[in-house]
Amino acid sequence: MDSSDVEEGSPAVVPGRNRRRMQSVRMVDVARLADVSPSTVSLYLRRPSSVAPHTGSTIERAIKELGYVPNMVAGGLAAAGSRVVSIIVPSLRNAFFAETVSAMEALLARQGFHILIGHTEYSLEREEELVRAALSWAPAAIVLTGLNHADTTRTMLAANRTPVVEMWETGDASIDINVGFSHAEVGGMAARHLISRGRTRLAFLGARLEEDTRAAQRCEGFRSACVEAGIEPQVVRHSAPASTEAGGILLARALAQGAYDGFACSNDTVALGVVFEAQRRGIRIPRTFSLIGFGDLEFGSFCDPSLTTIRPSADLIAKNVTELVLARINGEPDIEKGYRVEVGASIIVRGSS
Amino acid sequence: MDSSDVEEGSPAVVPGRNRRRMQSVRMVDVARLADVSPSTVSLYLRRPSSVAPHTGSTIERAIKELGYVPNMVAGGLAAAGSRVVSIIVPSLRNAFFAETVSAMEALLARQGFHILIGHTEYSLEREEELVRAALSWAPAAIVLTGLNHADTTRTMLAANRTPVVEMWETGDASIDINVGFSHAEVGGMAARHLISRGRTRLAFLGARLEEDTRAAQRCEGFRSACVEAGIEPQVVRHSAPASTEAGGILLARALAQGAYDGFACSNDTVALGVVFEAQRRGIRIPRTFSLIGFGDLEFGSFCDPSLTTIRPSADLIAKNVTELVLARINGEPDIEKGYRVEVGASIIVRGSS
DNA sequence: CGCCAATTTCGTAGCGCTACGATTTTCCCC
DNA sequence: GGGGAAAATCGTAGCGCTACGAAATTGGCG
Repeated sequence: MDSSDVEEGSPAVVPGRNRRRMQSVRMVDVARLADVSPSTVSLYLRRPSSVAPHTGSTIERAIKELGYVPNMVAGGLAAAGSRVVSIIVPSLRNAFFAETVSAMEALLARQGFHILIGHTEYSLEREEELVRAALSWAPAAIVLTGLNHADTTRTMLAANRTPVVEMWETGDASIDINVGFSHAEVGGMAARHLISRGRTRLAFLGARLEEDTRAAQRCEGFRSACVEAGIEPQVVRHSAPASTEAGGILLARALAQGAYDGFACSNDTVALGVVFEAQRRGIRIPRTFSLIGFGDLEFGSFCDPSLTTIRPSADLIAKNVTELVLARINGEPDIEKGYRVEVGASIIVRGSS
Repeated sequence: MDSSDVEEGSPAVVPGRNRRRMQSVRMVDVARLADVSPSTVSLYLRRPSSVAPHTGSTIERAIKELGYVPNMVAGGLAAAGSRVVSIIVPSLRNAFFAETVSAMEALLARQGFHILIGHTEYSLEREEELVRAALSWAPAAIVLTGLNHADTTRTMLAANRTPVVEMWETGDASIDINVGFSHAEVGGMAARHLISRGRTRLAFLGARLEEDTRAAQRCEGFRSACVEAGIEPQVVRHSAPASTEAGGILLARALAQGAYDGFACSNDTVALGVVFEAQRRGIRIPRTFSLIGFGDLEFGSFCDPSLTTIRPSADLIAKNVTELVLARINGEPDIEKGYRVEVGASIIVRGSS
């Protein structure tokens, strides 16, 4: 009954005969043309210095002639790891993150890495999905924003030896590598600055504080620094994302509540909205109140009044994250789990305070 | 759960072979636990409806229990095509493109696609590299910005059957699919609007026109519409990227050149810079001059005066690009090479004119 | 000119998954 | 309950490349 005695002379029709090819020109074609083995071509592509110069140039010529483009998918599979870095941010519409991603893309592209991107819209569930998706590409590293993640996300990442960098926020509960600064400290700086200007009736104008946990931390830092100075600040909230519109709404709401003489904002975009609304109402800044933003966005130097703000060195974050990712990938030994870089933040005093 | 090194009993006693595993849990493990063949697991993952409900739920349970994450790299290789869409934009710092990428990412993620991103900084050589890199991932589609590409880029893409969408600009020389609008027409609209306001001494304030070919087209459209109306406009240039700072510089430069009464700007950010500079100089807008921007960025409604602008329906671009990409991937027959969607642009008249 | 080490090149066996066709099971109706 | 169609499941052969170890070649020097 077994099929063990198949004695038919004709070779059984083999299944899976005509599969679709992904590429027309493969490494083997280059090898053939350059009259070397595929191994040598592969080696040349990965470590040109290990191939004799003459052989190298022959291969180079063959690649050009055939227009060969290496297949990263196959390469990634064979090498058990792809040259992809997955970056997950809350939102690209937010200038900070757009900037960071942009800077990292430029730096990593130079090292032959590609960027897979995802945005969470501040949802931990969405982040979890994105991390799962990212992992399925066997990335060289995963870069997350902030330290606040779903438990499942942490578990998934822990079960994996992919380097993980959490950026834009520092703290103790980091998964692996951590680059950023303390948002509570930034909030504190804002409060102390306003107080140093003699302001005492203070409020924090916050957009989307429930979701944007980093803004919430700045708010909390602001609060405690005020309390420390014997001042009880107000927090005015708006549930929409930070925008100039939100800034206008928040100022209106604050003015309806009381006579404040100092405002710290979620970020510079909100602060700009405050400036606009004040202009419309004929309120003079900083005569009537002092205003401080966060982020040092470009327009802050040029609006009228120019914005006092706190600059979070986004470029330093991008630079450090990139360097650490590369160091980790190259197996540098001193970049251990728990490695942390504080990039700090500096206050930039301008016209609005 | 998973130990870091894999030494599951495998009969690999063959001449010292030990490669590194990419994953600890593979599809075969899920199959084993669910007591089905790997094929069935694969089928379930790709077309759940083709698997008996009971089998499906058994597999589902096994996946959960093992924490299995499919390997897209292996899947992509086997299926001759990955679920990646590569998007190449000039810059993520530019709000338009950040917005578009963001919208597309959200829409495509819903369909199980991932976004590989690159930015060219307006360099055609860089774009070429990025396209080459993109192709090496065998993406489901490639999305480019604009119609202006290096010859080699065109050749590479032509040698490939990957769907290509060029967005944000329409014209005749498109590679494959084209979604956008005519920038010359936008420039014309701006000119005609200023003229309709009785303005006759007109100038275009342009940032980075040498590189940003779309801004250059708006400028050219502006010019010809002016000429058509018997007006000879001036073009004031600044070689730095569009920013509020550039707006200030351009206004200063224009005022030093002559007495203009109408300005069209590269985009809203530049226009905002003009507003700021005018404020500092005590110039009243629109009493002294009318101002029109481009892009309908968020702050435009809220600054003082609010900005008259031209809105390019970025969301429509993102929506159309995404839909066309999906249609093409699903082999819809009527989306042929040369398919074009004009999303148009509409003028939004506000306080600055 | 022979010997050994260093340099360069090569052959082979997968990486984990999916397409394809074949095989088995289920279902329906006479 | 038997026959045939439909549904469900399976077995196999790669997809294109790289890691690995081994083989071939070169070079230096006694």
